[in-house]
Formats: sequence, C-alpha cells, structure tokens
Amino acid sequence: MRKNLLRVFQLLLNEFGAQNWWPGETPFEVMVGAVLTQQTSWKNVEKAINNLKAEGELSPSSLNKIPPDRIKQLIKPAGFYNIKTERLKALTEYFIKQYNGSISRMQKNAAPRLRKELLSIKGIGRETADSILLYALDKKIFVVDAYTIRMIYRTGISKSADYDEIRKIFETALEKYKINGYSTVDVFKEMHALIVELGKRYCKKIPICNECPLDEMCKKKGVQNE
DNA sequence: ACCCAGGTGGCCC
DNA sequence: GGGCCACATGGG
Repeated sequence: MRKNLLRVFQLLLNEFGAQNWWPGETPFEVMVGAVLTQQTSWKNVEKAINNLKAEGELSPSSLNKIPPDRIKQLIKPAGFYNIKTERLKALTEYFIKQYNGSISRMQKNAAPRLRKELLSIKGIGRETADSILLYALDKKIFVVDAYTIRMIYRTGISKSADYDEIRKIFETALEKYKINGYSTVDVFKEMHALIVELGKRYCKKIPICNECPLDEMCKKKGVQNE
C-alpha cells in the first residue's frame, strides 16, 4: 500500500511536474477559495476571487462587514452564490471571533482541534476543512476529494474505504517521504494537486483510465470500471 | 441539449 | 451507515 502510493506520487510528479498548490496570495484567500471551489471549477472561482479583490473585500474584516447581497453579487461566477455567501460569512466570523483574523494565532492550535472547529461551521465539510488545514495553515492533513476516491477504488488500493480511512491511508503512506527538499507537508500538498490534475485529464466518469498513467496499475489489480 | 466542476447539508430509510 | 436531492454559473 505504502509502496504503491509512493510510486504513484513519483509517477505523477514525473508526468505532470510540480503543481505548486494552492494558488492564492494569502492564507485567507486560500480559505475563501476553499469554500468557493466546492463543486465548482477553479476557472469560475478565480473570477469570483478577482471580483472580491478588485473591490478590496478580500480580507477578514471587510468580508465580515459587507452586506450579504454585495458578496452574492461579487461571487456570482462561482455558482451557488446564496449558500456560499452564508458559508463565507460563517467562516469569516469564526476566524475573527476565535483568532482575531490572525493565521499565526490559529496555527498555534493542533490540527485535530482545528479540524473539529472547522467542521462545526455549517457549510465547511471534510474536504473544505482539510484544504484549509493543509494549504492555509500548513498542517499535516491530507486532502481527499472525489478524484482521490475514484483513484483509490480503481487502482484497487482499497475497495470500500470512506473519506477518513482514505485520508489515513495517504497520511500513513506519505508521512515519512522526503525527496528534493520536499517536506512532508509539501508532499501532501503536491500529491493532492497531482491527483486533481490526473482526474481532470483522465478520470472523467464515463471512460475508465484509458491512457491514464495509472492504467497499468488499474489493469494489474483487475479494475474494469467504477 | 446535455454533462461536469478541486462539496455540503438535509431528508429519508 | 448509505442514497438522493437542491444549490447555480460557465465551459466542453
């Protein structure tokens, strides 16, 4: 298991090159992006983020103050704008109330506690919470998404693991991995980004893994379809 | 005219 | 625990 995932990491890194995620100038921008990108292409998220930036609203204090209708207007291109506005408001309010809008204060707490806090916010689910922990706060938490689950099932690495089990599989397999100055956290960041890139290119729902770099692994494990 | 996107919560069984 | 649905815009 561990060996397989290390192999996948090297395969993907070699195939696609470093992705250097998460795009974003500040950790708070990463937090906002994590909500906006729920079930939404990054292209659309970029438009929304640029709108917020252009209006000078992409900071905890300003986002906390401006009227919901204004946020809706600005994030419209990212879709689900009513519900995402509520989620951004809730997240921002938490960040200000608990940590005075300070990333470094928030980082002082351990990952399990922060994860619990984030998950208690309505609209922040596991992937969004973990994205914030890994990419905004540099915590050693692996982010699992729909592509990751598909990949795990198709390669036969696991057939039935749920979100947290898959997260654990990756964390265990990758936590001691070090190469070329990649820290563990950097490997987690890069691996998730590479899996998304893989998914975007090859793991659409209909055809299975043809010409996918992992094809050989899929075949070897006898995986035919999703 | 479909299908899909870097999910989540609510409701049902 | 799992299965289905609404949420919405923009690109293939």
